Amino acid sequence: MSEIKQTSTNFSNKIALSDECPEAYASTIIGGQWTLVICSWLLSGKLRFGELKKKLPNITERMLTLQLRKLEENKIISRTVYAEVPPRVEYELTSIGYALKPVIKELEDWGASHKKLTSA
Amino acid sequence: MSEIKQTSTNFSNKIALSDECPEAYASTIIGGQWTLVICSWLLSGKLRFGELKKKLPNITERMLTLQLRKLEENKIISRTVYAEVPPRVEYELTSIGYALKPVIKELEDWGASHKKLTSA
DNA sequence: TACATTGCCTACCAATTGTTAGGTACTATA
DNA sequence: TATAGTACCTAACAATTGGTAGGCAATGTA
Repeated sequence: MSEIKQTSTNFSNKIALSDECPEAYASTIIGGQWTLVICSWLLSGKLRFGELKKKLPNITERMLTLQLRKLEENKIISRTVYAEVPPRVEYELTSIGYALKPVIKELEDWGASHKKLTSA
Repeated sequence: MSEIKQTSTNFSNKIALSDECPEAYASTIIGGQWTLVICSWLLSGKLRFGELKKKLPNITERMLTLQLRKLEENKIISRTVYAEVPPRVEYELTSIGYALKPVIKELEDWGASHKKLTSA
């Protein structure tokens, strides 16, 4: 997760795809390794940085920060900083973030049945 | 898309996540750049390699091959080879592949509304 | 004064994903 | 004989994504 080199072929391919296919567009936004898991935790209410960290197995602080930043950029979560010491920061889904709920649900259902199928 | 080094931390993180969260599991399977687009074309019926290629903007043959192989491995599509010259190969969704339909639909809807929101 | 707490940030490196540019096999047609 | 068509494959490389290990600031407590 660094920057995207806006001159690469990779980049223009993604743009072209996203232009034509909303589902490809969506997957560039929520396709990160941790993105959906973070969102699914946030579906049940706002959480602090440290709380999220505890809920996510093995995530490093760097990754969590990066993912949260990306989600914030994409208006999926909002970030509230309380000017206290030690600092407190709360993350919460925006309305378009909450709109992910059916997506996550379908994905969960499908994932579960696929898993059952292939482990049998 | 090469192999996955099964000793990496990346790898074990993905496993751990997939174990607990069906949605993370699902996204490792259908999270490729082209995966969903391919599936959404196949939702309307079987297609040949060359036909798929025409429908996907800018995809290289190598990428298409890799993605199709991955989908086949995951039992999402089936592959039928006709022993003709020149060769003919048809790809078709399996039943778990067709089960992706609602997922794709939700993703499309969400993608479309997110796009509208952010371009406004 | 030393240390803990919280939510980050930085530099660097490892792994994964995607692209470029070439090739193959086999047959049929020009 | 030269060329075209189909569905691939390979080596080498470029870009992106994820991980490791450290650091910082301000304040409260020991």
